[in-house]
Amino acid sequence: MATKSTDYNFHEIEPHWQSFWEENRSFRATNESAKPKYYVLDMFPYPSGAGLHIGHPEGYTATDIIARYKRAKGFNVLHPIGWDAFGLPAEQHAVKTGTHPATNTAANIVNFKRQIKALGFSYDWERELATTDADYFRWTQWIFLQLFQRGLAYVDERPVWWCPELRTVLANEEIVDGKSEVGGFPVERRNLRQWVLRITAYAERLLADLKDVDWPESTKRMQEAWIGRSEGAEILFELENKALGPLKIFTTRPDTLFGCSYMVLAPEHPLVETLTTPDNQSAVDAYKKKAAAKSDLERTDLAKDKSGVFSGAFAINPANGAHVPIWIADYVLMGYGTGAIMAVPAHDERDFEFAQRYSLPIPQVIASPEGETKLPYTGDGTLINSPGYDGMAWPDAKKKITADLAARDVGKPTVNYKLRDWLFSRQRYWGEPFPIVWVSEGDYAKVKAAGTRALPVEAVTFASGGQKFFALPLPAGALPLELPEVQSYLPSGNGESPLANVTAWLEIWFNNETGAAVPASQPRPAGDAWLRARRETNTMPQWAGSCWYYLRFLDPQNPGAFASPEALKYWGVPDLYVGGAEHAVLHLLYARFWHKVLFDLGVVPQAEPFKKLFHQGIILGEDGEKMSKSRGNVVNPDTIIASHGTDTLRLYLMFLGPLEAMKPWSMKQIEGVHRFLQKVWRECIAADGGVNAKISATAIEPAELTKLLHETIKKVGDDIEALRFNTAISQMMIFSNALQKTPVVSRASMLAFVQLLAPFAPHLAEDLWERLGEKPSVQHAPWPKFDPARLTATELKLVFQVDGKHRGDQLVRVGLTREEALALAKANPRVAPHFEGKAIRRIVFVPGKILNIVTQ
RNA sequence: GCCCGGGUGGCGAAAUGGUAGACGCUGGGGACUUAAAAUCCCCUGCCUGAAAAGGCAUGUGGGUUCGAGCCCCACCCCGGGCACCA
Repeated sequence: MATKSTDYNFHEIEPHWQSFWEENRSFRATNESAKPKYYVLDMFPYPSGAGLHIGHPEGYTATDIIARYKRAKGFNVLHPIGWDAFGLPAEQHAVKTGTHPATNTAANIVNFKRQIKALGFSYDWERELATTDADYFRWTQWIFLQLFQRGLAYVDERPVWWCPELRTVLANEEIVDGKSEVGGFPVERRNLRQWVLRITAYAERLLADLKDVDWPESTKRMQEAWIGRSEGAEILFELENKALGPLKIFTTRPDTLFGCSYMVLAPEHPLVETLTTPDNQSAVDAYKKKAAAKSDLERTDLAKDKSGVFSGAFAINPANGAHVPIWIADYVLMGYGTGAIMAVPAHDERDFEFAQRYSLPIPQVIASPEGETKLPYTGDGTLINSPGYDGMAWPDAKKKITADLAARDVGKPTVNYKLRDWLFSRQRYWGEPFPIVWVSEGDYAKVKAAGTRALPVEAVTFASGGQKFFALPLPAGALPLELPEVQSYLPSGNGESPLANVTAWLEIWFNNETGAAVPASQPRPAGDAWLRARRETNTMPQWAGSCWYYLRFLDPQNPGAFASPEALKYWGVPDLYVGGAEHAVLHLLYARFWHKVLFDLGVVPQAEPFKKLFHQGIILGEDGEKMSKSRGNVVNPDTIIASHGTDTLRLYLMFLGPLEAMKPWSMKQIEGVHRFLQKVWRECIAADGGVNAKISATAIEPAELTKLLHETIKKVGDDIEALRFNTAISQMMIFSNALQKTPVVSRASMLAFVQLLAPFAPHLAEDLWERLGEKPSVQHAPWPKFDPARLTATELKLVFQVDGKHRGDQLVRVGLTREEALALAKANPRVAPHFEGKAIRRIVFVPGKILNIVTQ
């Protein structure tokens, strides 16, 4: 039943239809359907305490329009939503208040859900999930175990960013300008035991497969740059002290080998200690100490001011036997390549700067084609001063020299990536626990010998207190491994998570066959399967849950698998994925990595998770600045829904400008959009609440109106497909303006128009649809078709130009010839004077468009 | 420094190489009304002009073309990303 109001009462209409959809389960997607499928996905939100931001409904409205449009086009549409619910804010709140983060998270979800429901999105709520649900994260843990068993997860003691204020470790990407991204607190280096995922093993494929996805170019470029592939060679330099073994360096320019005048080791390079001569020991030690104390910010800031220290040692250039000094400098990073370089100051800006500062020789080995060369020279050229290679173009020399070194066994072609392995653990409470226990070498050997467990080829171990521990996975049947209750959510402060304080959970007798556990304080249960074990205390980062949620939506209640093979086959991956550009690298790269691992396991049928990706733009405050509490320019969706209704909000968000553009909010403009909806209401509904008298089933409406309707059907459909919602709305406004001027309109035309509006303003459309005499719901009606024959006009406007300038125009019949057009131009009093008496040099005639008379 | 976007009226913006400014907002004038709101109609890039009309206009300067907001070159400004990765 439609509402009874006589005017456009969105306060009544919107909740009414929202309940209707809920009661009728209108947007449920079934996994059994003969229809073609369409999967449209939003980046699921983190349910923060602050509630929905206006940026959420922007992207969500866009996907909702697509979802509703595709349903009308006959697709079985999957449009789900869930909650990326693990996260630092809930944990910090727990630390402050002592309440369990789950309590706070649940309350935030309730609020988010209320807000999202008020927006009228056509989500299939029966597929709702949260990454914090045990039924969900058991599969996050399961996927982790697959990575573990394939040797893609390992443990490493490594320097990580520790934030004393947050009492936690942060990933590189969580640090901005040397401070924590959350809160802006200072960070420092600490060595801690970490889980690391071997994403670098997939670097090549993550790079290569970018060509197969329909993503914004800028995002692809960002991922390319992040992966940072470069081709070069590893070259071995003999040291003067041959006992120390060769020094291995990486270079992308082996062709400049003859220009090497010194070597540089990163301060953390293992050879620094052994090759430094006694005379230089104290200077080197001092330098190492200074470099270690520098934060990333300082290292970057000091980039223009290179520093280093001479080690006293010399290396021998394998090309010409030259003895070159070895320096220690922090402009060389231990984390990339081999942590050592050959310096070629004549052809590398950084080496040049360093050589100048320390008065090192700068021999030139590449000549520019112009002859005269200003150093450093990094452009194209040919080799000089390189006996045996002089005159060769540098790319050829690069290949030749690399091959020659390889033949002598002192070098080989190598590819390096900037991409580092993914630091995957956090010393926090509120995250997925690792399904791993640590056991002794002896127990591990027994388990391995039994051959009943899937273990990595190379055992994952770590050493502590003179003892070596071995990582043993929980059996899949023991998942999920849930978080224990804790006394305090405060991190232990020594770098371990609060879980380290829960002794009964931590120190256990572990049943290797079932995964069962008994506190170690109790007697060891009977049976060979019971081992003494200590649980892993790290938890997973927030990225883990968002790496694969798009797959769980396919089959969210499945108790036996993360999704059934049938569901994976039917739904596949999202056809469209919409979310913010801030996830261009991390989330989207991590998810691609996991997906490829699942693909290699044979459990998902395609190599890429997100075929088509789109980023919605940021909405600025009315003052044109970024929305923020401190500026007081934040727009709350609840407020707008109360004052104008969600149909107006949705329409306005889409009318603002191109979806991908950054654009300012405007309260004035929203009035215009609201007026449009009121106008549509008035064109359908009379003042008494009945159907507008100008609408009738038998009405013969003006032909231009019918033509405009067909144009509108075409444009709105095309624009929705291309995510150009702003111009689709413009076109509907043009049609409504025409409606208002027409004395009569056929019921069929009005219904078609209501259908076009339905994806944008679904509540209003449902009400009008029923009031016009149709059965709900409008979404079940097939999308209107346009008749191409109706689009062709009999008359067109022909523009006359003289020398490219617009001088007049005239309605002409279709199919006018060049001669007829010229005759019209000559007869046109506005046009003719501009070329009369001049020699016509050329006539350009584009039928139906333009006649250009060129006289010069 | 490098890599991406983007610069169009008073404002948000439209424009397969073919009438620049659709649509919306704002502003002005008018109709309806006792009045107001709402609604409807007309005007609204800049300059000259009473008007008709003409000239100038898409960040700047060049170029290609019968014709450029759109293509090419150089530069300026704004936004985003990366930043000693050898």
